[in-house]
Amino acid sequence: MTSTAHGVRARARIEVTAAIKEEARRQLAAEGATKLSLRAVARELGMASSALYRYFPSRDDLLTALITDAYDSLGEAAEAAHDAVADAGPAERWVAVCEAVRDWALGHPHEYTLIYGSPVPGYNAPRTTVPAASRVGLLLVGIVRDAHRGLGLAKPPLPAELRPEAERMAVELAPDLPPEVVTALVAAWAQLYGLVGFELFGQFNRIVEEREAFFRHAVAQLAHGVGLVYPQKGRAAKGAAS
Amino acid sequence: MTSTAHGVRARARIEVTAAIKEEARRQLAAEGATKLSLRAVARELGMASSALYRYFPSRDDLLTALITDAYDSLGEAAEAAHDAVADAGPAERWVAVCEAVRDWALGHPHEYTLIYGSPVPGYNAPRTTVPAASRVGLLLVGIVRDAHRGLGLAKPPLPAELRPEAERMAVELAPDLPPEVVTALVAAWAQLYGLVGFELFGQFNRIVEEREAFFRHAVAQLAHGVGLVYPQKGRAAKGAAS
DNA sequence: CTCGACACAAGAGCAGTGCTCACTTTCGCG
DNA sequence: CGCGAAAGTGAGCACTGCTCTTGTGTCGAG
Repeated sequence: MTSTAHGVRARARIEVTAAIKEEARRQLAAEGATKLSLRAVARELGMASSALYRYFPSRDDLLTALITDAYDSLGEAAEAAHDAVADAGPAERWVAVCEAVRDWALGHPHEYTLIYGSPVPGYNAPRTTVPAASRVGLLLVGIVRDAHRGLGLAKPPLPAELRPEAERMAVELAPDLPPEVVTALVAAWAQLYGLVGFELFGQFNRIVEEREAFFRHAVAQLAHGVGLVYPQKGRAAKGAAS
Repeated sequence: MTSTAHGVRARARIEVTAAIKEEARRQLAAEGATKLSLRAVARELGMASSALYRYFPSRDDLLTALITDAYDSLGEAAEAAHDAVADAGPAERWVAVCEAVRDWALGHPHEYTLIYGSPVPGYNAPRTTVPAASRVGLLLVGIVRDAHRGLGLAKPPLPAELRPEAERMAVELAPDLPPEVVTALVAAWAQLYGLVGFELFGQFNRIVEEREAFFRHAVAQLAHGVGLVYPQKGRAAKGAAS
């Protein structure tokens, strides 16, 4: 269909599309999602605003593209951080991934806001974004799985009323892990983004000062809650990421 | 100065101000913050859009007023839920407050988004909102304090590197509580909003089905992490708050 | 090599926004 | 009772997303 076989026309198209996304990302990073203006992008690119609609049917479609890219960028950063400590213990890897998420969020506040802040009202993320969005989650599941196969996991408590749901989630997310662990993992996943969001959105402002150390401790506790046993050696001080 | 003593003029002013906020809140609830339009509010109130600026110098100021109100509404809901179980154990009260936060968020999604979602970009919440914003936090601190004075608390772990910061936070937030507990409390506070936000913003969509039970369990674990010992009786099923 | 088709681009225009400003009306208070 | 300030008005500016009509540049088949 519109493969490279069609030649020059198609090449130009994907190049312009990329240029639009690039400029849009620039504006997003500079001013935030609400200030992102098609007309401004077109202006900066030296083209008529109407021409932009040949590439993105609407502003929301452009935003969707940026969202997918942001998820991928975050996922990549997390995976890179994980690979850098791939042979460390599960708890270390867990903390490394969490810190990567935090670092990425602090480095790309508006992109983070776009994907984990309030969804732009009146806008519903299409299913397209799901795979890109799952990368960090999969990473965490992988770490826990390794621990499960290796040193083993502590089983978090699970009330009886929640067991059916826990088993359902386990089947869907990680059939090889105990339902208790999967449940705790999902909760920890959400809680991680609570920690990051509160710091990013200023809720910690006159409250938490030593942000990095606080975060590191909190996510270590999260790991503990999932069943990963956190080694109590005083290792946290050295080798800061960022 | 502009007290009620000044009579009719001032009375009319606060009435119109209230009407504007009311209509604005209506639009906020219906369409979200970005769709809230001064002109639409004025239109609905049958006045010229420019007249609105006699009451709110800018759109942001109107939003700020709504934000403060939202914080107060949330705080009130949480306090009411707490008072309803005031003589229960600390863990029950903790869970009740958390559920109240969740219920309020699900019932007022756009208002919740306004205060705990991404702050409207380019907009910085003025210090005015701080007291209203603290109400839920104070409630949680109070519960933990009661437990501390009563049955006692388990001391959460605290790495040595974080102790100075923990002591600083304790001095500022709750000097009568152990620093370990205060630290865990701040983390739990952020994590609570991670749980609520993920559910509200659809991140749990094809993942968690039994939202209420899952949430209840998660926040109970949070309480545990703070040092509140969660009674293992099977009490969770009956007497739902909502 | 020519010519038609079609992707691409441009510009005007519509309806909407926040906000300002000069102006008129109204009404409470000295 | 009359003055002055507060309240309200409407036009207007610069901006937005988006549509529609009107060109153009270019590719590929005849």
